[in-house]
Amino acid sequence: MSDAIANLSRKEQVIRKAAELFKDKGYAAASMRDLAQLLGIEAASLYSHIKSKEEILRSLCFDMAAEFRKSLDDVEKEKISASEKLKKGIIGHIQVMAKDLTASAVFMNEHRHLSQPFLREFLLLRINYINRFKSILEEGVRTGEFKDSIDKKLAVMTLFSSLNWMPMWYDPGSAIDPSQLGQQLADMLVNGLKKNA
Amino acid sequence: MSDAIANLSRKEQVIRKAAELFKDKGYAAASMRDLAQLLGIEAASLYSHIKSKEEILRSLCFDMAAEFRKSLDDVEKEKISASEKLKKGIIGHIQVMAKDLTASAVFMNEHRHLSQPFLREFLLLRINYINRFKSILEEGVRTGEFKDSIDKKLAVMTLFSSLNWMPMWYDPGSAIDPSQLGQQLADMLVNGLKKNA
DNA sequence: CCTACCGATCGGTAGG
DNA sequence: CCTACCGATCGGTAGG
Repeated sequence: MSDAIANLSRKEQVIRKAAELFKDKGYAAASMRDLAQLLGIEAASLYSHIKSKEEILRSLCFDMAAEFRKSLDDVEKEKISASEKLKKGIIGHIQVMAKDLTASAVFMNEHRHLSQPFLREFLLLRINYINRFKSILEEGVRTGEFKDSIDKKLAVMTLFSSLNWMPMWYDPGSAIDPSQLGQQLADMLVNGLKKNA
Repeated sequence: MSDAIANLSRKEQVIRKAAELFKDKGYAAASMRDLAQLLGIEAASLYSHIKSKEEILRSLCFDMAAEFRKSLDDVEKEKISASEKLKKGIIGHIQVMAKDLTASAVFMNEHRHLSQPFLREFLLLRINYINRFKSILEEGVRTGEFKDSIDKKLAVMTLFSSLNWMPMWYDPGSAIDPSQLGQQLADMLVNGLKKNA
């Protein structure tokens, strides 16, 4: 069983290195020979740890999806206003991404290279997650917290765009930490840039 | 010279079809044989119109970059407030994208496959463009139009994320036209989602 | 984890 | 715009 544990952790190493490679070069342009070289082994040896290149992509994409889902589950359970839910949802999303910026970037940019039926399943998970945020927005409009003039689809896609690009530019070594980043981003989207009168 | 004109227009056809293909499959996963098939010719025949696969990517990326730049040039010339400049800059950006959503998607997602020195040049153009928006934000903070509590880097990256993801979800056949979309997006970022007291 | 290797596919060229 | 083809590289397997 110590073998099984060692195998698991080696598999983890392979997946993590693959995430970096996929992020940097894109899934299609990243070769298994590139990956093997990063790990200091031969390409053929990779296949004692993983079944295929796509299996790696699948585990990266679906593991992240599960994390996002879990985070939003917790927020929805709380008895708070829609704008508080939205803020906490945003902060939770940012924190999940911050835990693994590399996997987050792969999740966002490379999922389209999943084959069927995995791609379909992934897209269903994503649309479901987006719709849960949309429901929060709609709740906020109903309760009078948010403007009713806003286009809900536009608002939710803008929110998602902002969230999903974060792994592309956020520097984990920077002064602002993920929780502050989430707070500020939520504040910016809810309250806007303009100084209130 | 009618030959030259015919060649130019055929070259345009190749580039436009390539843009669709690069958008759908990603640059690395799109093969010249795929492209040839879409055009109803043999792969080898492509090379009488273009020099290389990357030449297509280069023209797509740099042509879009030039359009964005031009649009912002016009806005900066106007004698208007920072918040008006920001709004017009956003609307202009959206309109440039809307003129060619396919090329916009390639510009945004596939530029990283440019080889050096083109990649470097492209990234310099992009950072320059972003910094021009950042200057508008800073001007707005100076004049008291925008909050000074906002993190400028975060604000400008959020702005860009929102803008750049638009080609991924915007349906040109939808009820909302690009100019309205630009207006609403600008309003949402400047004024926020919250109903003002 | 390695050596040896496979069939498929890649971008691109030669020559017409 | 075509036929014919090139060398390189791809993901992956067999067998140890």
